[in-house]
Amino acid sequence: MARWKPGAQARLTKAAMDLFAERGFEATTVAEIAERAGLTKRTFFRYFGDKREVLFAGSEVLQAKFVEAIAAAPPDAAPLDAIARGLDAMADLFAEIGEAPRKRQAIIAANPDLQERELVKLVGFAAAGAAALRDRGVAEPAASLAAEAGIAVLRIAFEQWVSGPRGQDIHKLLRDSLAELRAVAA
Amino acid sequence: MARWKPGAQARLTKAAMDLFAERGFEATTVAEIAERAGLTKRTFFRYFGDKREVLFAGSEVLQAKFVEAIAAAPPDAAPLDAIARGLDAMADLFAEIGEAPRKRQAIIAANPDLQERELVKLVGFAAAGAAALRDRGVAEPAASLAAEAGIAVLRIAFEQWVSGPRGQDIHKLLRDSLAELRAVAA
DNA sequence: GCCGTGATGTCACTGTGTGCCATCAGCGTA
DNA sequence: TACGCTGATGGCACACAGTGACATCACGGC
Repeated sequence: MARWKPGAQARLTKAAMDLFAERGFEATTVAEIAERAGLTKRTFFRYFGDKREVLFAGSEVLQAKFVEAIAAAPPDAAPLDAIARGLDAMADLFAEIGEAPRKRQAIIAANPDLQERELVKLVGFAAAGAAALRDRGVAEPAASLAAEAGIAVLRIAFEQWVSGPRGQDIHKLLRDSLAELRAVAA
Repeated sequence: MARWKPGAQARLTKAAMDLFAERGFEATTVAEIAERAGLTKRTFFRYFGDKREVLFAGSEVLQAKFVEAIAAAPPDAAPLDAIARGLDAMADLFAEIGEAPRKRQAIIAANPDLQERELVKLVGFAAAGAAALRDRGVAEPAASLAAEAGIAVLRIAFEQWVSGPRGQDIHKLLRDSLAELRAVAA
Protein backbone atom coordinates (compact mmCIF):
# COMPACT_ATOMS: atom_id res chain seq x y z
CA MET A 1 0.00 0.00 0.00
CA ALA A 2 1.29 3.38 -0.94
CA ARG A 3 2.31 5.50 1.96
CA TRP A 4 0.49 8.56 0.60
CA LYS A 5 -2.51 8.95 -1.62
CA PRO A 6 -1.39 10.21 -5.03
CA GLY A 7 -2.50 13.48 -6.55
CA ALA A 8 -1.56 15.71 -3.66
CA GLN A 9 -1.39 18.82 -5.79
CA ALA A 10 -4.78 18.19 -7.39
CA ARG A 11 -6.35 17.62 -3.97
CA LEU A 12 -4.88 20.85 -2.70
CA THR A 13 -6.18 22.75 -5.70
CA LYS A 14 -9.68 21.36 -5.34
CA ALA A 15 -9.78 21.98 -1.61
CA ALA A 16 -8.63 25.55 -2.14
CA MET A 17 -11.18 26.28 -4.86
CA ASP A 18 -14.01 24.87 -2.76
CA LEU A 19 -13.04 26.77 0.34
CA PHE A 20 -12.45 30.02 -1.53
CA ALA A 21 -15.89 29.69 -3.11
CA GLU A 22 -17.51 28.91 0.24
CA ARG A 23 -15.89 31.47 2.50
CA GLY A 24 -13.82 33.72 0.30
CA PHE A 25 -10.08 33.92 -0.15
CA GLU A 26 -9.09 35.88 2.91
CA ALA A 27 -11.31 33.96 5.28
CA THR A 28 -9.70 30.65 4.43
CA THR A 29 -6.44 29.61 5.91
CA VAL A 30 -3.67 27.67 4.26
CA ALA A 31 -3.85 25.26 7.17
CA GLU A 32 -7.54 24.65 6.44
CA ILE A 33 -6.88 23.99 2.78
CA ALA A 34 -4.17 21.52 3.65
CA GLU A 35 -6.32 19.81 6.24
CA ARG A 36 -9.20 19.33 3.81
CA ALA A 37 -6.73 17.82 1.37
CA GLY A 38 -5.40 15.51 4.08
CA LEU A 39 -2.05 17.24 4.10
CA THR A 40 -0.07 19.83 5.98
CA LYS A 41 0.52 23.54 5.68
CA ARG A 42 4.16 22.77 5.04
CA THR A 43 3.29 20.56 2.10
CA PHE A 44 0.99 23.20 0.60
CA PHE A 45 3.95 25.56 0.41
CA ARG A 46 6.02 22.88 -1.29
CA TYR A 47 3.58 22.84 -4.20
CA PHE A 48 2.65 26.51 -4.28
CA GLY A 49 4.97 29.41 -3.65
CA ASP A 50 2.24 31.28 -1.88
CA LYS A 51 -1.44 31.13 -1.05
CA ARG A 52 -2.49 32.91 -4.24
CA GLU A 53 -0.56 30.74 -6.62
CA VAL A 54 -3.01 27.88 -6.24
CA LEU A 55 -5.36 29.95 -8.41
CA PHE A 56 -2.78 30.79 -11.05
CA ALA A 57 -0.95 27.55 -11.62
CA GLY A 58 -1.55 26.52 -15.20
CA SER A 59 -1.26 29.97 -16.68
CA GLU A 60 2.05 28.92 -18.22
CA VAL A 61 0.09 26.69 -20.58
CA LEU A 62 -1.98 29.65 -21.67
CA GLN A 63 1.11 31.75 -22.21
CA ALA A 64 2.73 28.98 -24.23
CA LYS A 65 -0.30 28.82 -26.55
CA PHE A 66 -0.15 32.57 -26.94
CA VAL A 67 3.50 32.58 -27.88
CA GLU A 68 3.21 29.60 -30.22
CA ALA A 69 0.37 31.17 -32.14
CA ILE A 70 2.31 34.40 -32.58
CA ALA A 71 5.28 32.50 -33.89
CA ALA A 72 3.05 30.51 -36.23
CA ALA A 73 1.43 33.57 -37.81
CA PRO A 74 2.27 34.20 -41.49
CA PRO A 75 5.70 35.80 -41.81
CA ASP A 76 4.28 38.87 -43.51
CA ALA A 77 1.55 39.46 -40.92
CA ALA A 78 1.64 42.85 -39.20
CA PRO A 79 2.64 42.84 -35.50
CA LEU A 80 -0.87 43.47 -34.26
CA ASP A 81 -2.23 40.76 -36.53
CA ALA A 82 0.21 38.27 -35.11
CA ILE A 83 -0.88 39.28 -31.62
CA ALA A 84 -4.48 38.77 -32.68
CA ARG A 85 -3.63 35.18 -33.60
CA GLY A 86 -2.19 34.69 -30.16
CA LEU A 87 -5.28 36.07 -28.48
CA ASP A 88 -7.48 33.79 -30.53
CA ALA A 89 -5.44 30.79 -29.48
CA MET A 90 -5.96 31.71 -25.83
CA ALA A 91 -9.66 32.15 -26.43
CA ASP A 92 -9.80 28.62 -27.82
CA LEU A 93 -8.53 27.31 -24.53
CA PHE A 94 -11.07 29.32 -22.55
CA ALA A 95 -13.96 28.06 -24.63
CA GLU A 96 -12.64 24.53 -24.18
CA ILE A 97 -12.42 24.59 -20.42
CA GLY A 98 -15.98 25.84 -20.08
CA GLU A 99 -17.28 27.29 -16.84
CA ALA A 100 -14.20 26.97 -14.66
CA PRO A 101 -12.70 30.32 -15.63
CA ARG A 102 -15.87 32.14 -14.63
CA LYS A 103 -15.81 30.65 -11.14
CA ARG A 104 -12.16 31.45 -10.88
CA GLN A 105 -12.78 34.98 -12.05
CA ALA A 106 -15.52 35.47 -9.48
CA ILE A 107 -13.09 34.54 -6.73
CA ILE A 108 -10.46 36.88 -8.11
CA ALA A 109 -12.91 39.74 -8.54
CA ALA A 110 -13.72 39.55 -4.83
CA ASN A 111 -10.15 40.10 -3.64
CA PRO A 112 -7.64 42.86 -4.36
CA ASP A 113 -4.59 40.69 -3.68
CA LEU A 114 -5.74 38.25 -6.32
CA GLN A 115 -6.40 41.02 -8.79
CA GLU A 116 -2.83 42.13 -8.30
CA ARG A 117 -1.57 38.71 -9.16
CA GLU A 118 -3.82 38.58 -12.19
CA LEU A 119 -2.27 41.79 -13.44
CA VAL A 120 1.20 40.39 -13.00
CA LYS A 121 0.21 37.40 -15.03
CA LEU A 122 -1.15 39.56 -17.84
CA VAL A 123 1.96 41.71 -17.92
CA GLY A 124 3.93 38.50 -18.14
CA PHE A 125 1.88 37.60 -21.17
CA ALA A 126 2.64 40.97 -22.70
CA ALA A 127 6.35 40.52 -22.15
CA ALA A 128 6.25 37.05 -23.68
CA GLY A 129 4.25 38.35 -26.62
CA ALA A 130 6.73 41.15 -27.18
CA ALA A 131 9.59 38.66 -27.17
CA ALA A 132 7.76 36.50 -29.70
CA LEU A 133 7.32 39.53 -31.93
CA ARG A 134 10.99 40.38 -31.68
CA ASP A 135 11.77 36.85 -32.82
CA ARG A 136 9.71 37.68 -35.89
CA GLY A 137 11.90 40.67 -36.57
CA VAL A 138 9.71 43.38 -35.07
CA ALA A 139 11.81 46.15 -33.55
CA GLU A 140 11.37 47.82 -30.18
CA PRO A 141 9.40 49.67 -29.00
CA ALA A 142 6.87 48.54 -31.61
CA ALA A 143 6.96 44.98 -30.31
CA SER A 144 6.25 45.94 -26.70
CA LEU A 145 3.56 48.41 -27.68
CA ALA A 146 1.76 45.93 -29.90
CA ALA A 147 1.90 43.31 -27.16
CA GLU A 148 0.71 45.68 -24.43
CA ALA A 149 -2.08 46.96 -26.62
CA GLY A 150 -3.07 43.38 -27.35
CA ILE A 151 -3.26 42.63 -23.65
CA ALA A 152 -5.44 45.68 -23.15
CA VAL A 153 -7.75 44.26 -25.79
CA LEU A 154 -7.76 40.94 -23.97
CA ARG A 155 -8.59 42.58 -20.67
CA ILE A 156 -11.56 44.45 -22.09
CA ALA A 157 -12.89 41.47 -24.01
CA PHE A 158 -12.46 39.09 -21.11
CA GLU A 159 -14.19 41.46 -18.74
CA GLN A 160 -17.18 41.66 -21.06
CA TRP A 161 -17.18 37.91 -21.36
CA VAL A 162 -17.32 37.17 -17.65
CA SER A 163 -19.69 40.00 -16.75
CA GLY A 164 -22.04 39.51 -19.69
CA PRO A 165 -24.53 36.73 -20.43
CA ARG A 166 -23.38 33.14 -20.83
CA GLY A 167 -22.64 31.54 -24.14
CA GLN A 168 -21.17 34.69 -25.65
CA ASP A 169 -18.59 34.06 -28.32
CA ILE A 170 -15.31 35.21 -26.87
CA HIS A 171 -13.69 35.24 -30.29
CA LYS A 172 -16.20 37.78 -31.46
CA LEU A 173 -15.65 39.92 -28.38
CA LEU A 174 -11.93 39.86 -29.07
CA ARG A 175 -12.37 40.82 -32.71
CA ASP A 176 -14.70 43.68 -31.83
CA SER A 177 -12.41 44.91 -29.11
CA LEU A 178 -9.42 44.88 -31.44
CA ALA A 179 -11.36 46.75 -34.12
CA GLU A 180 -12.29 49.33 -31.52
CA LEU A 181 -8.66 49.78 -30.58
CA ARG A 182 -7.75 50.34 -34.21
CA ALA A 183 -10.51 52.91 -34.56
CA VAL A 184 -9.39 54.73 -31.43
CA ALA A 185 -5.78 54.84 -32.52
CA ALA A 186 -6.54 55.92 -36.07
CA MET B 1 7.83 71.26 24.67
CA ALA B 2 5.84 69.18 22.28
CA ARG B 3 5.28 65.65 23.34
CA TRP B 4 6.19 64.31 19.91
CA LYS B 5 8.37 65.65 17.16
CA PRO B 6 6.21 66.76 14.25
CA GLY B 7 6.41 65.28 10.77
CA ALA B 8 6.02 61.69 11.75
CA GLN B 9 4.89 60.60 8.30
CA ALA B 10 7.74 62.40 6.56
CA ARG B 11 10.26 60.83 8.95
CA LEU B 12 8.82 57.40 8.30
CA THR B 13 9.01 57.93 4.56
CA LYS B 14 12.60 59.09 4.68
CA ALA B 15 13.66 56.28 6.98
CA ALA B 16 12.00 53.75 4.70
CA MET B 17 13.61 55.13 1.54
CA ASP B 18 17.03 55.15 3.12
CA LEU B 19 16.75 51.64 4.47
CA PHE B 20 15.31 50.27 1.24
CA ALA B 21 18.18 51.83 -0.68
CA GLU B 22 20.75 50.47 1.79
CA ARG B 23 19.54 46.93 2.31
CA GLY B 24 16.70 46.38 -0.11
CA PHE B 25 12.98 46.18 0.50
CA GLU B 26 12.68 42.64 1.77
CA ALA B 27 15.64 42.85 4.07
CA THR B 28 14.24 45.79 5.99
CA THR B 29 11.65 45.36 8.65
CA VAL B 30 8.78 47.66 9.45
CA ALA B 31 10.04 47.70 13.02
CA GLU B 32 13.43 48.94 11.80
CA ILE B 33 11.88 51.71 9.74
CA ALA B 34 9.83 52.84 12.69
CA GLU B 35 12.79 52.69 15.03
CA ARG B 36 14.93 54.83 12.75
CA ALA B 37 12.08 57.34 12.62
CA GLY B 38 11.84 57.29 16.41
CA LEU B 39 8.43 55.64 16.31
CA THR B 40 6.75 52.29 16.62
CA LYS B 41 5.68 49.57 14.24
CA ARG B 42 2.09 50.24 15.26
CA THR B 43 2.40 53.89 14.30
CA PHE B 44 3.86 53.00 10.91
CA PHE B 45 0.71 51.06 10.16
CA ARG B 46 -1.43 54.02 11.20
CA TYR B 47 0.10 56.08 8.41
CA PHE B 48 0.55 53.37 5.78
CA GLY B 49 -1.82 50.52 5.09
CA ASP B 50 1.07 48.21 4.43
CA LYS B 51 4.81 48.13 4.06
CA ARG B 52 4.73 48.85 0.32
CA GLU B 53 2.47 51.84 0.51
CA VAL B 54 5.24 54.03 1.86
CA LEU B 55 6.64 54.02 -1.67
CA PHE B 56 3.36 54.80 -3.37
CA ALA B 57 1.81 57.50 -1.26
CA GLY B 58 1.46 60.58 -3.41
CA SER B 59 0.38 58.80 -6.53
CA GLU B 60 -3.11 60.25 -6.05
CA VAL B 61 -1.66 63.65 -6.95
CA LEU B 62 -0.31 62.25 -10.18
CA GLN B 63 -3.63 60.66 -10.98
CA ALA B 64 -5.45 63.90 -10.28
CA LYS B 65 -3.21 65.77 -12.73
CA PHE B 66 -3.84 63.10 -15.31
CA VAL B 67 -7.61 63.31 -14.96
CA GLU B 68 -7.67 67.11 -14.89
CA ALA B 69 -5.68 67.38 -18.08
CA ILE B 70 -7.99 64.95 -19.84
CA ALA B 71 -11.00 66.96 -18.78
CA ALA B 72 -9.31 70.18 -19.89
CA ALA B 73 -8.55 68.94 -23.41
CA PRO B 74 -10.44 70.66 -26.25
CA PRO B 75 -13.97 69.27 -26.50
CA ASP B 76 -13.41 68.09 -30.05
CA ALA B 77 -10.15 66.30 -29.30
CA ALA B 78 -10.10 62.60 -30.14
CA PRO B 79 -10.01 60.19 -27.14
CA LEU B 80 -6.38 59.27 -27.62
CA ASP B 81 -5.43 62.93 -27.99
CA ALA B 82 -7.11 63.73 -24.70
CA ILE B 83 -5.20 60.88 -23.09
CA ALA B 84 -2.01 62.28 -24.58
CA ARG B 85 -2.69 65.56 -22.77
CA GLY B 86 -3.05 63.65 -19.56
CA LEU B 87 0.23 61.84 -20.06
CA ASP B 88 1.99 65.12 -20.76
CA ALA B 89 0.65 66.57 -17.55
CA MET B 90 2.08 63.64 -15.60
CA ALA B 91 5.40 64.04 -17.36
CA ASP B 92 5.50 67.66 -16.23
CA LEU B 93 5.37 66.48 -12.65
CA PHE B 94 8.14 63.94 -13.18
CA ALA B 95 10.42 66.49 -14.73
CA GLU B 96 9.70 68.83 -11.83
CA ILE B 97 10.55 66.39 -9.08
CA GLY B 98 13.91 65.56 -10.61
CA GLU B 99 15.94 62.56 -9.55
CA ALA B 100 13.65 61.12 -6.88
CA PRO B 101 11.57 59.00 -9.26
CA ARG B 102 14.66 57.27 -10.59
CA LYS B 103 15.77 56.21 -7.11
CA ARG B 104 12.28 55.07 -6.35
CA GLN B 105 12.16 53.14 -9.59
CA ALA B 106 15.43 51.41 -8.80
CA ILE B 107 13.98 50.17 -5.53
CA ILE B 108 10.82 48.99 -7.24
CA ALA B 109 12.73 47.28 -10.03
CA ALA B 110 14.56 45.18 -7.46
CA ASN B 111 11.44 43.68 -5.91
CA PRO B 112 8.54 41.74 -7.45
CA ASP B 113 6.06 42.71 -4.73
CA LEU B 114 6.67 46.35 -5.45
CA GLN B 115 6.30 45.83 -9.17
CA GLU B 116 2.92 44.31 -8.48
CA ARG B 117 1.86 47.37 -6.60
CA GLU B 118 3.16 49.58 -9.38
CA LEU B 119 0.97 47.73 -11.84
CA VAL B 120 -2.06 48.19 -9.64
CA LYS B 121 -1.35 51.89 -9.55
CA LEU B 122 -1.09 52.09 -13.34
CA VAL B 123 -4.30 50.17 -13.83
CA GLY B 124 -5.91 52.59 -11.44
CA PHE B 125 -4.70 55.40 -13.68
CA ALA B 126 -6.21 53.66 -16.67
CA ALA B 127 -9.55 53.30 -14.92
CA ALA B 128 -9.53 56.96 -13.91
CA GLY B 129 -8.58 57.99 -17.42
CA ALA B 130 -11.40 55.91 -18.88
CA ALA B 131 -13.86 57.55 -16.51
CA ALA B 132 -12.60 60.98 -17.53
CA LEU B 133 -13.12 60.07 -21.16
CA ARG B 134 -16.63 58.89 -20.48
CA ASP B 135 -17.32 62.25 -18.89
CA ARG B 136 -16.31 63.73 -22.23
CA GLY B 137 -18.91 61.62 -23.96
CA VAL B 138 -16.68 58.80 -25.18
CA ALA B 139 -18.54 55.49 -25.18
CA GLU B 140 -17.34 52.14 -23.93
CA PRO B 141 -15.34 50.17 -24.77
CA ALA B 142 -13.54 52.92 -26.67
CA ALA B 143 -12.89 54.86 -23.46
CA SER B 144 -11.30 51.93 -21.64
CA LEU B 145 -9.27 50.90 -24.66
CA ALA B 146 -7.92 54.39 -25.24
CA ALA B 147 -7.01 54.70 -21.58
CA GLU B 148 -5.35 51.28 -21.42
CA ALA B 149 -3.44 51.94 -24.59
CA GLY B 150 -2.34 55.27 -23.17
CA ILE B 151 -1.03 53.56 -20.06
CA ALA B 152 0.88 51.10 -22.23
CA VAL B 153 2.50 54.08 -23.91
CA LEU B 154 3.36 55.52 -20.52
CA ARG B 155 4.92 52.27 -19.36
CA ILE B 156 7.14 52.00 -22.41
CA ALA B 157 8.18 55.66 -22.33
CA PHE B 158 8.85 55.63 -18.62
CA GLU B 159 10.91 52.50 -18.86
CA GLN B 160 13.08 54.08 -21.52
CA TRP B 161 13.40 57.18 -19.41
CA VAL B 162 14.66 55.43 -16.29
CA SER B 163 16.88 52.93 -18.08
CA GLY B 164 18.35 55.37 -20.58
CA PRO B 165 20.80 58.24 -20.11
CA ARG B 166 19.97 61.15 -17.83
CA GLY B 167 18.47 64.37 -19.02
CA GLN B 168 16.33 62.74 -21.68
CA ASP B 169 13.16 64.64 -22.50
CA ILE B 170 10.35 62.54 -21.21
CA HIS B 171 7.82 64.48 -23.25
CA LYS B 172 9.61 63.49 -26.41
CA LEU B 173 9.74 59.87 -25.36
CA LEU B 174 6.01 59.96 -24.76
CA ARG B 175 5.30 61.53 -28.13
CA ASP B 176 7.47 58.99 -29.93
CA SER B 177 5.91 56.12 -28.07
CA LEU B 178 2.43 57.29 -28.90
CA ALA B 179 3.31 57.72 -32.55
CA GLU B 180 4.67 54.20 -32.54
CA LEU B 181 1.43 52.88 -31.11
CA ARG B 182 -0.52 54.62 -33.84
CA ALA B 183 1.75 53.14 -36.48
CA VAL B 184 1.39 49.66 -35.02
CA ALA B 185 -2.40 49.90 -34.86
CA ALA B 186 -2.76 51.32 -38.35
C1' DG C 1 -7.95 73.72 37.62
C1' DC C 2 -10.64 70.28 35.05
C1' DC C 3 -11.65 67.65 30.85
C1' DG C 4 -11.77 66.08 26.22
C1' DT C 5 -8.95 65.02 22.22
C1' DG C 6 -5.58 63.11 19.36
C1' DA C 7 -1.16 61.12 18.44
C1' DT C 8 1.44 57.66 20.18
C1' DG C 9 2.81 53.40 22.88
C1' DT C 10 2.10 48.54 24.66
C1' DC C 11 0.59 44.02 24.40
C1' DA C 12 -1.35 40.00 22.66
C1' DC C 13 -2.63 37.50 18.88
C1' DT C 14 -3.50 35.43 14.02
C1' DG C 15 -1.70 34.05 9.72
C1' DT C 16 1.99 33.69 6.02
C1' DG C 17 6.03 31.83 4.68
C1' DT C 18 10.66 29.38 5.63
C1' DG C 19 14.57 26.51 7.47
C1' DC C 20 15.86 22.35 9.42
C1' DC C 21 15.55 17.83 10.74
C1' DA C 22 12.78 13.42 11.30
C1' DT C 23 10.14 9.66 9.24
C1' DC C 24 9.44 5.82 6.41
C1' DA C 25 7.58 3.12 2.05
C1' DG C 26 9.52 1.60 -2.05
C1' DC C 27 13.41 0.53 -4.89
C1' DG C 28 17.76 -1.10 -6.39
C1' DT C 29 21.75 -3.79 -5.17
C1' DA C 30 24.93 -7.00 -3.13
C1' DT D 1 17.87 -11.30 3.07
C1' DA D 2 19.86 -7.17 4.43
C1' DC D 3 21.47 -2.80 3.35
C1' DG D 4 21.26 1.86 2.08
C1' DC D 5 19.37 5.54 -0.88
C1' DT D 6 15.58 8.50 -2.40
C1' DG D 7 11.58 11.30 -2.33
C1' DA D 8 7.30 12.85 -0.39
C1' DT D 9 5.63 14.16 3.74
C1' DG D 10 5.28 15.71 8.80
C1' DG D 11 6.72 18.40 12.84
C1' DC D 12 8.64 22.24 14.98
C1' DA D 13 10.42 26.64 15.76
C1' DC D 14 10.78 31.02 14.12
C1' DA D 15 10.64 35.84 11.83
C1' DC D 16 7.72 39.07 10.16
C1' DA D 17 3.26 41.49 8.55
C1' DG D 18 -0.73 43.26 10.09
C1' DT D 19 -4.70 44.15 13.59
C1' DG D 20 -7.59 44.97 17.71
C1' DA D 21 -8.02 46.70 22.34
C1' DC D 22 -6.59 49.46 25.78
C1' DA D 23 -3.26 52.81 28.15
C1' DT D 24 -0.78 57.21 28.26
C1' DC D 25 -0.35 62.02 28.43
C1' DA D 26 0.71 66.93 26.42
C1' DC D 27 -2.12 70.41 24.69
C1' DG D 28 -6.02 73.26 24.14
C1' DG D 29 -10.38 75.01 25.53
C1' DC D 30 -13.54 76.25 29.09
